[in-house]
Amino acid sequence: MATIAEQSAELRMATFRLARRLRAQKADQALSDAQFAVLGVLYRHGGTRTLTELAEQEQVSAPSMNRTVNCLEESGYLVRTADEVDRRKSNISLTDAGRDVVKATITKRDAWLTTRLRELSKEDRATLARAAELMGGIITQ
Amino acid sequence: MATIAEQSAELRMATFRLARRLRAQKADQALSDAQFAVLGVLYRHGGTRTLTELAEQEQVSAPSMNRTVNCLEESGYLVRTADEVDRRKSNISLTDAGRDVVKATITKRDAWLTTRLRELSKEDRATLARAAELMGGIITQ
DNA sequence: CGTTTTACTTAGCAAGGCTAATGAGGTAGA
DNA sequence: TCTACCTCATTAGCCTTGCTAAGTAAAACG
Repeated sequence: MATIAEQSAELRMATFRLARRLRAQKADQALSDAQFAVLGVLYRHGGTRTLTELAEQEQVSAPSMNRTVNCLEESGYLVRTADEVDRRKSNISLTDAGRDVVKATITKRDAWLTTRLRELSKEDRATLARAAELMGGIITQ
Repeated sequence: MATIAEQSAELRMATFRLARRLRAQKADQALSDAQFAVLGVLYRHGGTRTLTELAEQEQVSAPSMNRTVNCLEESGYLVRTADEVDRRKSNISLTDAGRDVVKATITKRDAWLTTRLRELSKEDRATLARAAELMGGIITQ
């Protein structure tokens, strides 16, 4: 049984290597990482989000998120609608074009990783899914 | 139960986020990701590298790598020495200060992650350890 | 030799991170 | 009520770090 420090080193190296490998798989697409991440949040969790909520979710400053959202709005993938109750807020939601591009991009983008996961046993995939959750928990500490 | 494509997306995002978080734990706040990556290559593989080799290793253009190396040279973490045989090449190698900053950064990164792992249950740590193995397997495909 | 190739460098553009500052809308206390 | 403060979104402007195009120097080749 490895020590916790050894597990740390292993996990760190595996994370860096997989991240690099995934980055290298990045296909040619019009959407940048940051842009796709925003569309992904809106798509998966549905409904609308405010700018501040999106910025917090992606751990990015409000102005940075504003720029990304501007870009996506110009591309017609999302719309801002002023909040009826609190006029300071603008509710951001996907357009049909936004939903379409997310659907189209997900399969293409993760094609490589999906293929790798399909080659694993159901149990191993479950382990990786649980690990992804745990990694998410670690990050928020 | 999530689809394999959804698991893919989750794992990719978790990997990127954890990698980003780990990278944030660096010894010298003045050192950027790209810069530390170069020092890391020189440290792990020892000896010297040419600019082109570093650019290929980091999958970055030669001019980009040139700028990064310029910056590290100014900071005193590496030195260029003209190749005696082929005068076009400049051999890039770590200084003592460069080795020190890499050692300090590695320790700090693992310290942070080790603390996080210690807070988990034994089972969760085992899941992450197994996941690290699986990730290693995926990378070699 | 002269031409081509290779290695590095310089110049300039784009993307996307940040902070500071602004404006407009909401909230609360004297 | 009205003033002071807070919050949300945005604009302006800076920095880093990708990129390509183009330039220089050295090596290799025919």
